[in-house]
Amino acid sequence: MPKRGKKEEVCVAEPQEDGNEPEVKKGKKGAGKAAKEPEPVVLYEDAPDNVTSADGKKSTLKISSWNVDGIRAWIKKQGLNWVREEDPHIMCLQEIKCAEKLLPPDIKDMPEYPHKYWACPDEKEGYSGVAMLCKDKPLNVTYGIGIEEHDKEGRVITAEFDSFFVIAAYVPNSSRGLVRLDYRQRWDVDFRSYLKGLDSKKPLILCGDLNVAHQDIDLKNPKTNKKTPGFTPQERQGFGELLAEGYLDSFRELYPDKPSAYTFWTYMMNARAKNVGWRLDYFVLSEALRPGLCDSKIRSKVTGSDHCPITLLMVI
Amino acid sequence: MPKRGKKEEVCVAEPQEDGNEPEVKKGKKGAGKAAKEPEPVVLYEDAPDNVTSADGKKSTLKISSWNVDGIRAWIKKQGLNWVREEDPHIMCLQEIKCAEKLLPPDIKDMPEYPHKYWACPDEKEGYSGVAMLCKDKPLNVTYGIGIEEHDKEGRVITAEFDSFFVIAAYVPNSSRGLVRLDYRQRWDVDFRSYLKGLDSKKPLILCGDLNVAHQDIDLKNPKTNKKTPGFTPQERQGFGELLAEGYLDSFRELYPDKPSAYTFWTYMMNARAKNVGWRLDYFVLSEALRPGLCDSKIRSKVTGSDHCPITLLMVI
DNA sequence: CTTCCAACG
DNA sequence: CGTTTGAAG
Repeated sequence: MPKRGKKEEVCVAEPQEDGNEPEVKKGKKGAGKAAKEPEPVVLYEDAPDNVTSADGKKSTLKISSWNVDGIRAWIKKQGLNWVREEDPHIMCLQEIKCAEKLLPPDIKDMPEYPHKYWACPDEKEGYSGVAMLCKDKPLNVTYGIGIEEHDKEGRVITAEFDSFFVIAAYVPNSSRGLVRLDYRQRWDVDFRSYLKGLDSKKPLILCGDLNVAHQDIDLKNPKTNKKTPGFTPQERQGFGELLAEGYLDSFRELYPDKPSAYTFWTYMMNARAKNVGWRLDYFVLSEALRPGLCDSKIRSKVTGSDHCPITLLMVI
Repeated sequence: MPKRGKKEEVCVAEPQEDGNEPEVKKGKKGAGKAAKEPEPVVLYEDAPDNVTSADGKKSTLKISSWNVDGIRAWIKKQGLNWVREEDPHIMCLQEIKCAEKLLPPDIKDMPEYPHKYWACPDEKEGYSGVAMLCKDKPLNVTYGIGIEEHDKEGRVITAEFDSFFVIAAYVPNSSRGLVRLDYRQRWDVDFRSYLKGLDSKKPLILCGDLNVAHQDIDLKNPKTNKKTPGFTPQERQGFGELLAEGYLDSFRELYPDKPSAYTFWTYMMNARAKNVGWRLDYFVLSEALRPGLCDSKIRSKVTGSDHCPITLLMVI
């Protein structure tokens, strides 16, 4: 029996100061909670971008990724200004929550990115959805992973370039009470198999919200979140199995012991101010691309969503 | 056959510049509409309150009524400040759209009105709901009209005082496509019968959003709204039958020919700025109270809702 | 157009 | 907490 709980609700996370989502709204904030507020806040402070690879070549490719949590609200919060400043060659967006026909002209017209691709759910309006903005035209662009069950929720765009693939992905959340963990595990298997197919042709760069914190170091409160969507053993193992097939987590590759490096903070409980966060957004590279890796950055101070953007610098 | 329409949809109003609600959102605003915008805007300009009755007695009772269209949003828009300035003895609120337990403390605590009464729907959260705030304690307060079918939507509060009743009412809207006109007609019959019962004991003051514009003069565009909820022949006749039972429309009693006097303007199409409105809010009095009537005011410049408040001054 | 809801995260 | 619908007005 667990030592902390009295009510034994399997697979439902407790609504504590874990940085996870509570399953129900509580009436009074902070009522009945131990008053141990004044922990020192450790923010992830960022060093300058490294723009050369290990063998001294200058970066030639910049990719950014951001879970925008509603592209229309995000545009109102000046998200596009950040994109223009960051100026990546390829910009991947997740959770746009917007049918293509309802996209604001601000982004439809954006001349800096003449090649734009949108994947939205067939049904559920205002749910999920990913986008890829490219300065250069890909050789080919595909949507989904070729499996009926997974391809109706607007989660994957694959762009093929001369020497590599870029996959923008928004991996399904296991949901409150882990009601969708089962589905998520099917997804993980099928998505790995999809990536293996691509990787057999050319090396790939997978970027996006993979909805998993891999190790204890990848979230603030590993101990209390083992049953929370995004940190279950099943999801963590799924990510481990992906890496084992010949990929690397570019951020952790470069910063193996860096703590407090997160890309997501729940809007609740003032989590971001306290850096009670999770690292859910990744650039995962085929091992063949390791020599070209310059830097993998978390732009943790950039606001506009409950996720922050991340940026990859490569020689390619 | 009608001369204006091509598509013949019975009981669905056209989404024109009528001040009514269109049944669907249009994509482009103003697209495909005749460009005759620059009509002179006639705003209802208000004279000072008359504080004496016809026989020269000074007003002793002030009642206000306001459809607040969501009491929480209305409080944020400083609706309570207006209440404090107007300072009526009795304040009636309609469409509070809030369960009693979710009411902001601002209004729960309000010391100017020690006696507060709330009627909210049994089911549908955030729908309908009325309130009455009183400086003086009523002899008795009841909720609903004693008929099962009507009393689950939080539409009526009746307060009994020494020499009169005050009824705060929010009459059911007939809804888009008039799908609830049938129900509305049952309501009208039952509500009249309820009022007759009260009136047989003491004279009454009925106040609130009665969801009907009685005559052509009571809305900007009578000709195009004959099938719009609030101006159907059925609803107009229902109001006529009420008055015929021995009551008077206090505003029209005092200002029989005053045009452009409205209490509601749809948020759409900039209707309020153009005074494209409807008079839907009333003080209806038992004829016995006619000698005490001092004034019946429309506070048309007061914002905070798509309705404005109205105020009655009486000698009683 | 604006309020409130539920669903989702 | 915050974004999206959808219903309602």
